[in-house]
Amino acid sequence: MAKVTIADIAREAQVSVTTVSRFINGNYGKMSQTTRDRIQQTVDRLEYRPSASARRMRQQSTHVVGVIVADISNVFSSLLFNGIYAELQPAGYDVMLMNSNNAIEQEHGEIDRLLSQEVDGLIIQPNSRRFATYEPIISSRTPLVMVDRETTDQPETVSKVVSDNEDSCRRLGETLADLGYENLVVVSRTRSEVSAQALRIAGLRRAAEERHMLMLTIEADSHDGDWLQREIGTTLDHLNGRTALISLMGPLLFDVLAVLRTLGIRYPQDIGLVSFDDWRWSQYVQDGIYLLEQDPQLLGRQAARNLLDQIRSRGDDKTGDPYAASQWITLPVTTVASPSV
Amino acid sequence: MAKVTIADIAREAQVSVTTVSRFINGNYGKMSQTTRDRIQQTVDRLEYRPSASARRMRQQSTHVVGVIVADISNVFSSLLFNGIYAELQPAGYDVMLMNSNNAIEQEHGEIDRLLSQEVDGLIIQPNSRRFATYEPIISSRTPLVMVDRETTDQPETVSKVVSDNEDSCRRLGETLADLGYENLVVVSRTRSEVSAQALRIAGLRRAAEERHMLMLTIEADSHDGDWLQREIGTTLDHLNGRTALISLMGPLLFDVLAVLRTLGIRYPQDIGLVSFDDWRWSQYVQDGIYLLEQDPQLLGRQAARNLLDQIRSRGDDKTGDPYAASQWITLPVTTVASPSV
DNA sequence: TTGTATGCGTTATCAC
DNA sequence: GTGATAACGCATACAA
Repeated sequence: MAKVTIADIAREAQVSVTTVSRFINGNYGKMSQTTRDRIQQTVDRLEYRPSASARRMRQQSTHVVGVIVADISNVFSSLLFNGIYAELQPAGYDVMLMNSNNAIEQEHGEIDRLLSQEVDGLIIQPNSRRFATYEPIISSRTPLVMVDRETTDQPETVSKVVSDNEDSCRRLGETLADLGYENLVVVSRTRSEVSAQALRIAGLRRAAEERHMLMLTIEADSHDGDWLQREIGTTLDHLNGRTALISLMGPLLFDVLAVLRTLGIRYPQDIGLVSFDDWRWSQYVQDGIYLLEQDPQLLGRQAARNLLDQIRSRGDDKTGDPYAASQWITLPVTTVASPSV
Repeated sequence: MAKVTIADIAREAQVSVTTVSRFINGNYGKMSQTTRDRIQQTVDRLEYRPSASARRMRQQSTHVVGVIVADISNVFSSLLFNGIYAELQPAGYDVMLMNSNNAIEQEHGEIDRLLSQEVDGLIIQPNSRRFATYEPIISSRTPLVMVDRETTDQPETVSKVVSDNEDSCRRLGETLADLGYENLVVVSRTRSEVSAQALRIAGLRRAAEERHMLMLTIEADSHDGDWLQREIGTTLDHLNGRTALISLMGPLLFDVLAVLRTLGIRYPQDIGLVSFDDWRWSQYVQDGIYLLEQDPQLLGRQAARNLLDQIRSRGDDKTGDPYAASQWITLPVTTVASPSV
């Protein structure tokens, strides 16, 4: 049994394809109730379903949006997607989700595939530091929102939705100084050449300079737990005065806790402990961990809303400037104070 | 500047569209190196990208797979997707991801949309108890894999990939009996009419009967924390003998821990505590929580592999039986023993 | 209120 | 080796 087409419906319902097409698209304006009912019955009987591919050929819009996240197994990415989906689905857009796995090559291929799909818009958590990497998107005139991470030299005509990484970390540094901390040991893990963590380090560094704290960074990257343990152990051994240990991303906190447990280091007695983004669980670790929390769902929602604005503002004929509605949006980072500092 | 088509390339490169099409599809068999180079240059210069929609019209395959998960903000779903994507992407398939939000109505609409997209296959974490709900998929002859949850009366010709919920819970019950527990208090939370949790309860109930333990269930569903606290408090107050509290899903453990903290109930001193699926974090809660762990990524991988088998086995002409390669697969559940019991 | 005819960008079947 | 042309399923300008 071959695919049921609009022509089959027309024949069975004794009307023209035009009328069926109007019916499918809800243009009941000029259509007798009789015809309408008859078509409805035929559609149900034959289980007709319009071919999305065929409509796309005739229309300028696919009603599909592409999303590329850096690591879908990271809760951050999945909550980000959740927010995006919550906005796009009710608006009638389907989503193709891709996982760049923090790899710039992979991301490049995925952008290509999504552009080939002629998506109506693109939301990307980028892996490349240089905006030039994303130029093909611009020259295809596809609406675009960059989310979570910041590329250098991104034109103002391209949207960006990020957390207030630098400033929140500067304030964190000041708070720690106020509490009497003299050293900051910052643990980061980036698998991509661009990351929000760089801005967090910058913010902390500013605070450290202003308040005369010593600041050291440990880049865990792809090193294993033993490496991290040696690194943290040695660092703490050589520091005088009160030290705060800061984990710059959620999943890294797992590893840091493992190290502290093995080394028998207590918090807040021996050191102060701070982390980014724990996704709710760390409150049950001892008396809770001092946190800086982003709102990934809100990031996603804002990104999606802006994308929809772009898609709509260019007009149905697609002649308008696709980037007219672009915006740069910065969302706050929330502090959850706990006795771990 | 309008969209660049195959015709533009043909004109600029002084060849026919046929030749360009051959080039695009890598049929260099009969093509002079000169032509090949010239086309390549033109493609690069005009930034030509083939239209996926147009190809689909001519081919029987879209190379797009649809995935519907129950709740993408739950780590289970995102790891499931991760596994699925890890198999499909290298195989050249794009993925449309939808979130049914545990709502059967929503799911129904999403299936419809995906079938309209003429996806090559569908992976669903189902919300409906009755398989009949998914009949439209079968009559459209779309390859299908049901994952994580089991519907009643699902025909053997339709694939299913699930965890060994019932048996792992029976064994858990026996272990608890061996350890001297006399009562089981089981806390569940289902937002959908079908859930893996029902099978877990069944497994525990069998063990309770065999080993003469008392078993009570608390269905938290959409109740709030206060309700749960009253319910757990009252239940524990009325029980004599050693009691094990079992949380049947990962996120629920958050709420259970909150209750125990408020009520000042200690584990394993006052009660034994067991949970499903914590996603690594609960080891840092006191000395760790006794766990039953699924492997959502593996579930996803297996589901995707089977889907690919189905897609491939039906042959390119799509005349074969789409469900010839269907399978029922059950994956083991791992026990992580910790001193919380 | 309904119908006819054309084209969207691509691939496949022929021909040359 | 290469090219002309007919589909694929749908939406719409134009007719009636």
